[in-house]
Formats: sequence, C-alpha cells, structure tokens
Amino acid sequence: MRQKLLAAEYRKNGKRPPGRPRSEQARQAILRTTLRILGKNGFSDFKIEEVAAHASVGKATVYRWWPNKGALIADAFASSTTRKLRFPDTGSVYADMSQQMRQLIKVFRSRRGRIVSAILAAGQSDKDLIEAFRERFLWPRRREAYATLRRGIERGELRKDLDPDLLLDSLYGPIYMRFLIQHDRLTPEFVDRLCELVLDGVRPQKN
Amino acid sequence: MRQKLLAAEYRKNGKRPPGRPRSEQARQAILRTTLRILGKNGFSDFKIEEVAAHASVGKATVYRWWPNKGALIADAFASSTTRKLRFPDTGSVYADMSQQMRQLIKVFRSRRGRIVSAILAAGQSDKDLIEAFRERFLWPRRREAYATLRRGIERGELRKDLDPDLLLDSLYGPIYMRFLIQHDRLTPEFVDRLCELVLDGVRPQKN
Amino acid sequence: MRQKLLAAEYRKNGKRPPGRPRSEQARQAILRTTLRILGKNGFSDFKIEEVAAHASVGKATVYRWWPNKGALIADAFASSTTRKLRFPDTGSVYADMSQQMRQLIKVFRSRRGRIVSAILAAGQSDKDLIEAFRERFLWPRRREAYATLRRGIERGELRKDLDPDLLLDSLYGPIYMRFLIQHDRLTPEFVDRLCELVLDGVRPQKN
Amino acid sequence: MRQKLLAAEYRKNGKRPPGRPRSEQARQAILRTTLRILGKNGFSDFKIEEVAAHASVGKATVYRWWPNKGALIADAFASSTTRKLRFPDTGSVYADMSQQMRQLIKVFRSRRGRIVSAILAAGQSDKDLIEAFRERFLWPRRREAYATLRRGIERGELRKDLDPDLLLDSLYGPIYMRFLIQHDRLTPEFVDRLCELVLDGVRPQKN
DNA sequence: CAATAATCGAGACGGTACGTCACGTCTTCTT
DNA sequence: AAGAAGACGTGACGTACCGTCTCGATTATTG
Repeated sequence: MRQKLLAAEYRKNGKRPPGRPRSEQARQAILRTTLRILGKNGFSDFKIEEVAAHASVGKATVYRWWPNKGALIADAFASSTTRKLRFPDTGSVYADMSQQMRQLIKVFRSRRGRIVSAILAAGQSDKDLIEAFRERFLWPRRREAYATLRRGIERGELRKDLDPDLLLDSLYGPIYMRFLIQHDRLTPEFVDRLCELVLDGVRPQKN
Repeated sequence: MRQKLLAAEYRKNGKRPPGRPRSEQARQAILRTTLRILGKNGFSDFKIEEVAAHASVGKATVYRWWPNKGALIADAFASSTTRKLRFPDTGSVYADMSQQMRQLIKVFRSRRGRIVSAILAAGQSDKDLIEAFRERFLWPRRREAYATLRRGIERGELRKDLDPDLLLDSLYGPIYMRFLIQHDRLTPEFVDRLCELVLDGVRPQKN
Repeated sequence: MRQKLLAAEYRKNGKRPPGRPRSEQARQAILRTTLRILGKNGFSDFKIEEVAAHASVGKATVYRWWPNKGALIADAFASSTTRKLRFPDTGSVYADMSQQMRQLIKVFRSRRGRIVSAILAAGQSDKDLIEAFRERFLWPRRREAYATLRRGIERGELRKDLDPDLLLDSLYGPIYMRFLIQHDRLTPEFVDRLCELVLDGVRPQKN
Repeated sequence: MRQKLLAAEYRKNGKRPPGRPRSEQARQAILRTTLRILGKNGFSDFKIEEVAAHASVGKATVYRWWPNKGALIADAFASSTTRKLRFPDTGSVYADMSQQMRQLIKVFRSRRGRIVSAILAAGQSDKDLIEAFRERFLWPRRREAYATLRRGIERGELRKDLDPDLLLDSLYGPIYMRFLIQHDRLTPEFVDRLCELVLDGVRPQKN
C-alpha cells in the first residue's frame, strides 16, 4: 500500500515514479485480446483468465490496472472507437442522417456489433460500463448529429422548435431495438424509410 | 436412460407416464423464487444454488426440468406475463397508442423492469432466451398494437399504405433505447411527444 | 405404520398377512444382481441404484427389505454360500487341512474372491457386515476344521493340549494376509509348505 | 496447459519452476487433517470436502495435488510412518520377533489401527493404495524382520534352508487376520504362543 | 364379487458430496 | 516497482447417488 502511494505521489508531482515503468506492450496486448475474446464469446463467458493467457500476461497485471471486468471491457471498447467519425454534410438533413444511420447499422452488423451488444448487456448490471458506453460511443455520435440538425434548422429544412433529443431517439431507437431484440432485419431500406417517416413529422409548417 | 425414454414415450402418447409425477408445487416455488431473485440481484449474480435454497428444493430438481439459467429465466418470465393485457379502444389512434406505451414504461420503471432488462441482457448471448422474450412479451403486445393500427386505418386516421412494423418500431424503439441505455428519462410526457412526432408522419395526405 | 404392524402381527401369529405377498422373484433378482455387481465393481462403487436398475426392480423394493448396503451385501453373500462344504477325512491331518486350504485359495482366486474381499473391506466400517462374514463364512469352515483337528488328536497325530484357534489362525491367517495385502502369490505349493511348517509345531512330543 | 507443461519441464531440469511455489503449510495441514478424519470416521465417510474445511484450505488445492481419495490417504499414511522403527537385537529370535509383533498389535489396537484398517479396506478396490501400504508399511518392517532371521540363522537358532517369506507370513498373517476379521482377541499372550508354535517348526534338526 | 391391504416398477423429490472452474489475491523470481 | 507464472482460498457450477415419497397397477385375503 505504502509503495503505491509513493508512486502515486510522484505521479501527481509530474515526476516519473521509481521502479519499472508500466509496460505499454502488455497494456495493448490486454486491450486487443479483450476485444477479440469479447467478439468471439460474447460477455457471458468472457474470462479474465483467458485474456491473460492469450495476451501472455500475468493475471495480476490485468487486475493491477483494471478493477473489474466492466472497467476492462469499457476501456478496451473505448480504445477501439477513437477512429475519426465521418459525418457528412451534403446539404440535406435526410441524406446526412440516413448516411449516419447506415454507418451505425454497418457497425452493428459487423464483428464489432457483437462487442457493442456485449457491452450493452453487461451494462445492464454495471453502471460504469453503461456510462462508458454513453460517453465513448453514444455522445460522440450524437454531438455530430446535433450539428447536422442545427444545419437543417438554419437551412429551413427543420422546424425551429424541434426537440433534438426526441428526434434523435426516434431515429436511432428503432435501430437499437432491432439490434438488441432481433425481431426484424437491420437493412439500409429500413433506415431510409425510418428517416422518411420521422423527418416528415418535423418539417416546418407550410403556411 | 431406458426408463427416461419410456416415460417420454408415454407422455408422447398422451398417457400418464409411470413414476412419481412432477411436483407442481416445486415447479411454482422455483419459478416464483427465480423472479424474486432476478429482480433483486439482476442477471449477473443470479445463482441457481440460491434459487434452490430459497425455494426449498433440491438443486437437481431445478436441473431436471431446466437445462440452464436461460431456460429457467425465460420460463419464469413467461409464467409471469400471462395476465391479461389491456389495450384500449378509445376511437383515437393517438390516445390508444399513448396509453399502451405509458403502460410499457410503467412496467419498465417497476421492479419487473429489472427482470426485463436482465432478460434482454442475458438474451444477447442466449438465442433461446431472446426468442422467449419475443414470443412471450413482444409479440403479444404487438398483436394488440396491430389491431389498434388497423382500426385507425379503417377510421381514416392513418394512411392505408403504412408499414405497421416500421411504425411500431418507431414508437417503441425509442422507449427500449432509453430503457437500456439510460441516457434520458422515460416519462409520460416523452411518450406523448413521441406519439405526436411519429404519428404525424403517417397521417393521410390532405389532398 | 399401522398397516405394517398389522402385517407383522399376522406374521408373528404364523398366519399369512393380508395384502400382496412379497415377490420371491424380485428378491432373488436383487440378490443375484448384487453379487454380480459386487464381483464386477468391488465395494467402492457398488450402487443400489445400479442393482435396482439391472434387476428391473424399484429402488424402494430394495430399501423395503434391506436397511442398507451392508445388509444387502451380507444377505447376498450368505445366499451364495449355502452350498455344501466338502471337508475330507483322509486319515491324515496334513492331507485334510491342505485340501481344505486349497479349496479356500481356489475361492479367493475365483470371481467370488472379489466378493469376499469386498465384504472384508466394507466390514472394516460395518460391524454387522463383518459379523455376517464370520457367521456365514468363517465359522462354518472352522467348525469343520475343528472336527479335523479332533480326529487328528484322537489318532495321536496331534498334541492333546493344542489350542485349536491358535493353530487354525496360524494356518489360515497367512492365506488371508496374502489375499488381502497381495504381497505374494497364493499357490497350492504355498499352502503345502505352510501346512508343513505349522503342523510340525503341534506334533506330539517324541518321548 | 502450456504453462503447466512449462512448470513441469522446469521441475524436471531441477530448476525452480516459475510462479508461486507450492504452500508447504497447506500440504502439511491437509495430510494432518486427512489422518485425523480417517481415524475418526473410517474410510466409508471420509470426505475431501471435510478435509479441506478442517485444514482451512480450498478444495481445489487438495485436488491440485492428489488425484483422488486413495492417493491422498496413501500419502498421508506414508507421511506418518517415517518415524524410526525400533527392531531389537536381543540375541534370541523368539524374543526379537515377539517384541516386533507386540509392537505391531500395539499399533493395530491404537487410533492408528483404525487408519491401517481403513487403508487395507480401501486398498481392496484401489491398487495404488494397497501398493502404498506395502511399500510404506509392510516392506520396511519386513526388511527388519529379514535381518532378525538372518542373525538367527547365523547363530544356529534357525534352519539354514528356511523360507523367510513363508515364515514371516506365518507369524504376521494370523495377526492381520484377527485384526481384520475380529473373530478373536489380539493379545500379547497370543503373540507369544504364536511365536512358539511357528518358530518350533523352523528349529534346526537335532541330529 | 367387492373391499381392503400390501407389494410392485417407475421415477421425482430434498439432500449432500463430488470434482471442475473462474474468481481476485498472493508469493516467488526476473526484468 | 512492474513483469510473467502460477498456487492460494472461495464459492458456484452441473452431476450422481442417497434414501424417501407418490403415483397407478397388481395380487393376495377378508367380508
């Protein structure tokens, strides 16, 4: 305990703590392996033991840096979503949103989709994990979407008084629902018709 | 092994199989306890051992009839949703749907909501479980909603060519999304404004 | 309970009790199967469940008539040793005893030997069982051996003051020891030389 | 799997394997507790679960090092018999053997006797266990006894051509028999008279 | 012939110990 | 001080057998 505090104190002072520095290689191997296993097994039998073995890392090294499964998964997930989000600006809200949503279902239908569903599943009994999902995945996308909507209002395509959160939930909610309940298919056509239906309700009054 | 097959054969022929009959009392105690524990602990530390102990039942009795956690939970959940669904017919699609959706968020915000989220979570890595959810929970409600929409079309409130699945996903999807991701509140006002927004897009053309 | 007492009372009075009589067929099937399984598996994984199944008998039928494994095994063993013992009278103690002992090692080396060792093993933690062994197996043989010794004394082959129990333990003990500890072979030659060695010590004094 | 092999390889090379070393404390607590429970309960309800609990040790630690009950008991027994055997050299075979045999019946009649009978019982259906008994208990004693006999021959007390195994089985066999079948008492007087009887047969010829 | 009584085979019941597995912590040596 | 390795105590898993029970069916005696 004392040692840790010593190291932490050093860190706080901006100085390099004594002792062997943390292995960046181990950290990345762990995160990489976490994602791979999560994509393969889902959350239900995701074993830290397996991560350590496949990453050729001691179990203690995992536990030293991540307090529990949720934190590890959240971190691994976060580290995988830093790639640039590309949200277009075509001049049409419909086209912009449709394209964003198509990107989303593409993710959901890929190997990474399995990871997302694992996180949402685990998040149902892990507050930190679901929050990590929101911070790392939901809000970044939504911030881009807010911008899209703002442009639409400025261009006169959308009502000035619309509730962006309500609108975005109406657009994305059906996608998440189909993704998680799997009662129907997630196709680009579905996305388009969904956009038409919902955006129709937020056009400015004619007169 | 031979005996079991014998019993199964009897059952198939509609005859009473030989041997002590299954204890209905034990079955119900198990299902009841399953729901109680699921509501208390969530899925993540739902232990069959605990169910057996609290239901005053041998562990083997649980395993004899349910092959795994998922099947037990699915069955318990199913057995708890047999109560009559009350879907109103007020003469207005908006009023009918709003009322249905308010019922749903009431469930989601109650103790039973914890069970639903546990099932959806566990369902992400258990096909049978998610299917049980659809069969026992989703479709029964949706069948009622189909009827509501049909009445709306007949009354001229709704377009004749609307896609009911698309519409219902647009109405319910945002609720499920907020329920599972918890990025925003599930209030009756949200439901009302959601109905307004979505139903506006399926009104018959003016001319 | 009352019924049972009723039946017992009838039995005590020598009358036939009412109700369906005990199935002799089941009894024999159980005993036969017990011996077969004991010979196959030894005591360590002798399962009453297996006996019932192989004898096509309900488990309760076994428990109705035998209070525990030990009683069942003891009974089965007893029922199998009712065959006539043939102890010879050749006019020579050495020849008589050697022949008796050869019979014994023949039993020990046969399939029935496995049953005997199972009983002796189980008897180490079951007083009734080891007693049953003594009553059903040991004493009957020993009674014959006493007679052999008596004849030897009468013929002047043996000392008048010999201790028959000591002598018989000296003759049979080594056989049991080799049977149970298996540190050396049980051969007819061994028996002969054992007889020579021990009987030499009980010859009458020369003068 | 890979790691275990790695560790085994290190061990084979005489090097210290990596990882936390095996806890000597746990090992001894397990063996000690095994003997205590065996002496208390006999083999029939010797439970590894009970050993683990009383030794304040995880069940897995027991199973990690001993594949089954027999191996554990054999090891525990072995670890308890390393104390010096004291075989006297009085100048008289009779006196030496009698004293050895009295030591043996003393063990058989003590608390440790219960352990011995448990091992012999369990050994009837466990080859390794009975072999462990022979290696750890029988042979060490017998080696001493061989020496005693050799001295007797050298001193001219015993025939040169005697068969030591036959003789020793004749001396010890009756003790084991009475120990296991319990048809008669194991007293020092019995031992003495047994010695007299048997040793009489191996005196050198007079002329 | 009907009523009563005890047994039968079958197999589910509440228990308990089994042997396995992953958890999160620890103890060693090496880097 | 952190690393890999791997043993540790803990506790749930799913299985197997225990001895008891509850069925309908069967087989005897009694009224």
